[in-house]
Amino acid sequence: MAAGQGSATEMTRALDAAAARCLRSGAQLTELRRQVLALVLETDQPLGAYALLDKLKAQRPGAAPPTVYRALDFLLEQGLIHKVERLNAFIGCVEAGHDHGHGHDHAHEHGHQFLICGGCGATIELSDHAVAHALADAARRVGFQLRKTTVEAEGFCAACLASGAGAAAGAPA
Amino acid sequence: MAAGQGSATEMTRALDAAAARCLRSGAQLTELRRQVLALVLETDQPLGAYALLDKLKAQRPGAAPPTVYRALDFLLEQGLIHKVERLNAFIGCVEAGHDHGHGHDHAHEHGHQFLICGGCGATIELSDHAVAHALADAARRVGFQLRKTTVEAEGFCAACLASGAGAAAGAPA
DNA sequence: TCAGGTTCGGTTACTATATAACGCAGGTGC
DNA sequence: GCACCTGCGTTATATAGTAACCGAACCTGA
Ligand SMILES: [Zn+2]
Ligand SMILES: [Zn+2]
Ligand SMILES: [Zn+2]
Ligand SMILES: [Zn+2]
Repeated sequence: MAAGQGSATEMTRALDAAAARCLRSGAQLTELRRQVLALVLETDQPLGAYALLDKLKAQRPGAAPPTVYRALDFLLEQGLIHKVERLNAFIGCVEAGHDHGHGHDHAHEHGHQFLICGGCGATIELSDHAVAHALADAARRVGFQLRKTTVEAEGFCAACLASGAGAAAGAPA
Repeated sequence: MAAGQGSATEMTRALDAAAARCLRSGAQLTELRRQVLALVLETDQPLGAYALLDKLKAQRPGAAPPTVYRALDFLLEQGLIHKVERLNAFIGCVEAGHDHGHGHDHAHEHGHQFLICGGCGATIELSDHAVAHALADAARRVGFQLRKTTVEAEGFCAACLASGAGAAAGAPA
């Protein structure tokens, strides 16, 4: 389970980029929101709201469920994090640290997909156009207008397969 | 919101087919499980476990959360219902009533997708190969071995679009 | 006929996830 | 000052899901 942001420097840079991105959309990455974002970004495993709350309490003893849920709602709106529905957990967007100028984020453009490893818990975010287009086509075929898609898959990551964690569950005989 | 099973006759036939299917896999569709399945099948809207519990109490006053969750777990294992993760709710499998002999069900073959209408709440189940294959390809490309996929989308169904419910939300200006 | 197993479900208590509602502090505009 | 807004602390509650224990019903092999 590799960390989402390796060094403290990288993390600071990612947070600053996120702050800039918020400003451009007329929002404010306050200290609380920044703290929660940092907690989400420092791992590549999705974290539940209450796990985040526990961590947050170290820095902010009075924190309560609404504290963290409000911050999460904000970060979701800004596209800085995503919710993994299968896990009721939250994970940083792969592009959260890339302050790539223009106002559109990949989620609005073509959706995203998550691959959740049952071995190590790591979750990989993809932005696969073929998946997004196939889903859009399937929906159009039945006259359905898409607004938001949730594509999540459970399985085993390459690292776990290589180390045999997946072999036990993946290759029965 | 059209009913999942129109008439009582259809419903009975679907339940009997489900019972036969369970028998073939060495399981038993007991009275409780049959009641819960009937409740899930009689609508095309996903129902939460506690909504089901309320309905179930009419027939089974002593019902408690474990009552319904155990039945739901069984029905999920048998592939007779699905869970919609975005809603924490359950819906009948489109094929629940089709006792089509062989032991494989479509979910095991190529996955399934759900289109959830924000206007009327109806949820459409698709079994689109292109979507499933695109996702499998994307996963393989990063060395990820898929085991179970969750593909859900929110938007507006054809009926709601036609009646204008979607126009308000779908076409801003 | 009785001891052992298994499946099923009733019952109680509990954990986990998420939100509602109230209120205050600080800033901004006038 | 006053009205208004955003952000967040605080309390209480709603919704979703499980653990653990128990007994009834039903086999199955002494
Ligand atoms: Zn993303
Ligand atoms: Zn892994
Ligand atoms: Zn199905
Ligand atoms: Zn609709």
